[in-house]
Amino acid sequence: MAQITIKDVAGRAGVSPATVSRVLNHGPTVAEELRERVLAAVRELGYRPSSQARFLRTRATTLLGLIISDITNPFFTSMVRGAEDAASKAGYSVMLANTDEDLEKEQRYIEVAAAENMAGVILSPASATRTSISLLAERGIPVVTVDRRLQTAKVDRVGVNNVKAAQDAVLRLVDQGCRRIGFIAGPTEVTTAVDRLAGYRHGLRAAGLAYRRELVVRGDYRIEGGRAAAADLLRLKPRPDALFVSNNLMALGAATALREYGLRYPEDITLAVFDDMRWALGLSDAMTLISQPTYEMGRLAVELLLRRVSGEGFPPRHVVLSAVLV
Amino acid sequence: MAQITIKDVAGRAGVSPATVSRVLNHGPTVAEELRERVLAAVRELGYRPSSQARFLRTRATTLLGLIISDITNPFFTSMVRGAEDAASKAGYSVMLANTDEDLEKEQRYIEVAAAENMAGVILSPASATRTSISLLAERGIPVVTVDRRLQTAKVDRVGVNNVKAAQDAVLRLVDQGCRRIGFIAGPTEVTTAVDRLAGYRHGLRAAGLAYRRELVVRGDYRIEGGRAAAADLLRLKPRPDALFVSNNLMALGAATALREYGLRYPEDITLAVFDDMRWALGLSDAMTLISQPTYEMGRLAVELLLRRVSGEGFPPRHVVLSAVLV
DNA sequence: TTGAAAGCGCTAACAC
DNA sequence: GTGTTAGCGCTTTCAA
Repeated sequence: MAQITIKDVAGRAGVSPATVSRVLNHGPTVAEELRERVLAAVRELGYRPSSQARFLRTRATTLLGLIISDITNPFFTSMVRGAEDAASKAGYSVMLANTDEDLEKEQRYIEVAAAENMAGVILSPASATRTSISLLAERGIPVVTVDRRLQTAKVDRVGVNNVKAAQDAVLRLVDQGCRRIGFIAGPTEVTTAVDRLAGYRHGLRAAGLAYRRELVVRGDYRIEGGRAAAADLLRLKPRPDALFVSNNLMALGAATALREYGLRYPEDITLAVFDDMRWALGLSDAMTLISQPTYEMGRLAVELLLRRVSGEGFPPRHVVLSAVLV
Repeated sequence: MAQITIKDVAGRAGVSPATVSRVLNHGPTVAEELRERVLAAVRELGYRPSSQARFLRTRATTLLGLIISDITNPFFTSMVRGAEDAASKAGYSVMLANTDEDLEKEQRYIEVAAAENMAGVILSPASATRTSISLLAERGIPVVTVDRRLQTAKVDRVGVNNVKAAQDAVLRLVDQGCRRIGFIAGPTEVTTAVDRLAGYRHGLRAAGLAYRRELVVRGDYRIEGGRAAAADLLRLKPRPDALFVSNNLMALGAATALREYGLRYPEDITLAVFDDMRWALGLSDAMTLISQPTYEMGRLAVELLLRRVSGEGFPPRHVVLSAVLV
């Protein structure tokens, strides 16, 4: 119950606290015999160093913060795995926080990361412009954004080329004969949403199709929003012959809306969707999926972050992976 | 970049560090004028107390650990929200960790929680018998398990009555005319899986039906496992007339298997499923859903935990909520 | 190679 | 009401 300290271990092993510390941290400048006595004492007492006390001296933690906007989203889940694997390989642990796309929550967790002096933070920002990462910068805590960009701060970022991926998907739909392609967009605050909409427009232009305002409805990257947006599109007088949904959760909602309107895909309408959600949407080779390398993104974000953590200085780097059409 | 300390603030405000501390912590024994000078200095310098240094003195953190087995699972997501809301109301923050049903990861995160001296931990254990929570107990860090029980340790728990819920679902299926009810069970290590299987058997007995070994297939609470298990059941000579899937992710897999076998529900086969996954499975009033009060569970788990954190002593408590059939 | 001692940033006792 | 001081557990000079 009472904290077992390095002193207790030292006492038991008959050495000084300094020697215990040496055994536990940097290697072999301790006589083999003492070394073993110390390790035995550690084991017997069940001693675990206090990371707080250690931090106070060394200013080093082995905790990374991963602050993401929606842990429900399988997209992020897979990213978390990539991040965890890379982190634990390097001796770091990852603490997750869920902001629910809520700026206030995001700030709260950034404050926690700052107060805990985390070694670094990976952030998928809820807004491209309003952000609290200066709290981290002040403390010299490096930040890497993942998936989304930040417009107001120069930080490293790992993501995919959303414009190109969206454009390619549109062209594929056009190839399949679609001419009225409805687009379910995401929140204006989020860079991926902006980029994907831009890609949609580029795709139309490249295919010689006109951009029609009424074919674009804005959702919120959540299930319910996708359902509402899809319903809006399906009510249009000449119904769209394709639906391009710009994120996976909204696609689930859109699928529900389709069922409600008695429409099947791909028979009645063609679908294109960001992220690979085959398991939930029910396969269909006839569906265009934009698959993002989520695990890779998590892994690379941690690797980049750890280079900053170890003090490397280089200009803000943008790692852009490519999403592939499936 | 360099850490701003309480000394800097004190210097700027022309007071002692102790006074700064008093202003920032317990109330009003500081003259109004000094108080304002201090707060101004804090603002101007952007001072944030180091939680490590503070802990070293007070032995108190405001961080709760929430170690769950699969953040993919919407079941846990909603629980997380309940936990976060309750925690932040009490001035605590929640750090999430994802174990992927992996005991080694679970232990690693328990070690992190111990090293960070978290105020308390909520755990959804990957195994009922093999657990590392003694690491927390040694440090006096209270633990509440959620959803699942721990067999080897006496700790508080918040969950639902899985036996009863499963039994009720079986009876409902029988009411609907089903006689050959296939059951997709969960991992033997997890108490909810054991309980739900027991409920299935009780239900059969209560309905006067025989328990048939071949109608029970074990899955792993993951999507792929559910798909494989469902496929096994659907291959049986007289096909089951109902499928009872004991968790939500396996239900997604089972739905895929049904599609692969060209079966529709509820026309061709009746479904009963733990957890409310309407959004993914496509509604159907004809489907029996066992809805668990997940948000409540998270909330209550935190409230129970915080009572322990504040030192209350009472015998291990089991809060059992009821799951309802939808 | 090992130990003694100082000090990281903070708060709580104790003086004043 | 405010300042001085000691010390939380640890690592890291500095001496021996």
